Amino acid sequence: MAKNITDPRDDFARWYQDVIREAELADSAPVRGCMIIRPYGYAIWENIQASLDARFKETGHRNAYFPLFIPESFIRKEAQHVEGFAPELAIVTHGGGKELEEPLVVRPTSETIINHMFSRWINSYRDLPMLLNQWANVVRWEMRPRAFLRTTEFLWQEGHTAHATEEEAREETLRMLRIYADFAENVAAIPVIPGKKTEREKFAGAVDSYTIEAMMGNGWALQSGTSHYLGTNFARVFETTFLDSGNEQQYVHQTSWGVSTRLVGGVIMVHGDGNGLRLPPRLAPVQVVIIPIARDESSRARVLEAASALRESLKIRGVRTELDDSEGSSPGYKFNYWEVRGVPLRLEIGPRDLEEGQVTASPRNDPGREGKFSIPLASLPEDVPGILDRIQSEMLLEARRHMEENTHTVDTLAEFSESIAERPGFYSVWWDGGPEEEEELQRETKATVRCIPLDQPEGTGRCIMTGRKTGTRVILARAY
RNA sequence: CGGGGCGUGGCGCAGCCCGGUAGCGCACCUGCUUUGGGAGCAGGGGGUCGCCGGUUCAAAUCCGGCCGCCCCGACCA
Repeated sequence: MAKNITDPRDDFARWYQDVIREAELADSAPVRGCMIIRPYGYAIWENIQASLDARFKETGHRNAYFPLFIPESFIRKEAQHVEGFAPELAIVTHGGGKELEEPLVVRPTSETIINHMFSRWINSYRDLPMLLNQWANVVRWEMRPRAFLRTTEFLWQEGHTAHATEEEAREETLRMLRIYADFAENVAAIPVIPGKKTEREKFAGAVDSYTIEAMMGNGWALQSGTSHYLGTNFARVFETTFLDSGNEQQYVHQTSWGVSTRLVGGVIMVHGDGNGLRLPPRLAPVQVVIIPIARDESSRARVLEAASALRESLKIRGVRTELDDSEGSSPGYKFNYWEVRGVPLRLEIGPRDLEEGQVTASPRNDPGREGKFSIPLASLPEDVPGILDRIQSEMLLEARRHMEENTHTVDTLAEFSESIAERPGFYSVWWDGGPEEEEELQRETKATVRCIPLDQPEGTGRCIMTGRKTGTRVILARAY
């Protein structure tokens, strides 16, 4: 076990904080609930952004930016929306040394102000669909913050679209959910369960909310992305209408969807181990680190020369490579330093390797001496991308195995209650309950309905709460 | 907001019970020797002990109040 990092099996929450500190991902801020994202942590977020942004653009969305401040009256317009967000709003009452005539809400999300603008921009069916996204910060006052997972201010992207028909908007909602799922699995190497939220768990103001739920290392669930079909709820209160081809005024059908810096927390908790962070190559700010090892001055020069030549040949191939030629710390120290930071592949190059015409490779997902192997210098630049791909898919497989091994099927509340206490994980159960049953379930077991998976099995059974016959299965779990 | 814990160099802690003017490990700086899994030795810098008040010749230590942070619960991406 690495120095300064708690064994995750002993205390997962403490381990999580240790990793964030030791890998220099974030630091606490002077204001409670806020956090400083440090350069290394921010670089991970930038890779998430780049990858998602490309997917948004490919599907026809454009980026825009809407203001941080929203007139308080906007938030009040949609009844469910106010009710959902009222307790967590930050409100500005003074500006320029004077009390404001109307208080300004620091955006918790932007549906209202975006609808305000949509109603001006959308006139005809020819203006639709309107497909926008913004990368922004939002504020939701938090009772109990956790780094990355739940902070008062956080960074996210929020997509907002308007469509002529319900069918089109519903397609968009699911299209974006699939994009999130694809990103989670293929870039972040996090397997997810896409599904629909229950009435109790859905976004305030939405008709239907969808989610991708991921399982963390301790068996808890993390809502890792959401996509909402908003119907005409906001269009009605903001008069977002268009003239259809039959010259009739219609309300637009809308969607909104988002992922946040919470994903960084998910990456930590899905992949991290007792030695610190582990990053999937496609998200890693540094994919390969080269550690030169020199015994004396003469070998030092040769080793450094070979190491920097290696770095250049990898960089040319688009591999994000760092050469740690800092002096004053031993190779062993550097091994650990970069391991804690989760760099997927380390290449060690020393006099012995040079004589053999090779380097020693150590993949982060198979740490220690046992996982090391040699790569001939001659073929190394061509080999590395393949090795990174292999690490990427191994990490996804490992995470998927963890999720599957900790997903259980139970048929009764008693069985569930007993089982989740001992083995936290996902539990698939028959369900026909409403909000009251969900509350009761949470009171008794601390678990919540994470989602109604899109992928439903055949057959029917009896709801674990009501005993009624149903064809619907849901996933229950403890959640962050 | 309820329950529990903690505030002492940058980080982690000891000292507090039994008052006497602050110490350890890591990190940091300098020099030499080192370098294949967190190097060694020598020297060095850095803290008005969370804040305010009280008791006392004397407070990190005792007393009162306040503030903050962390963990566990209710709200949430």
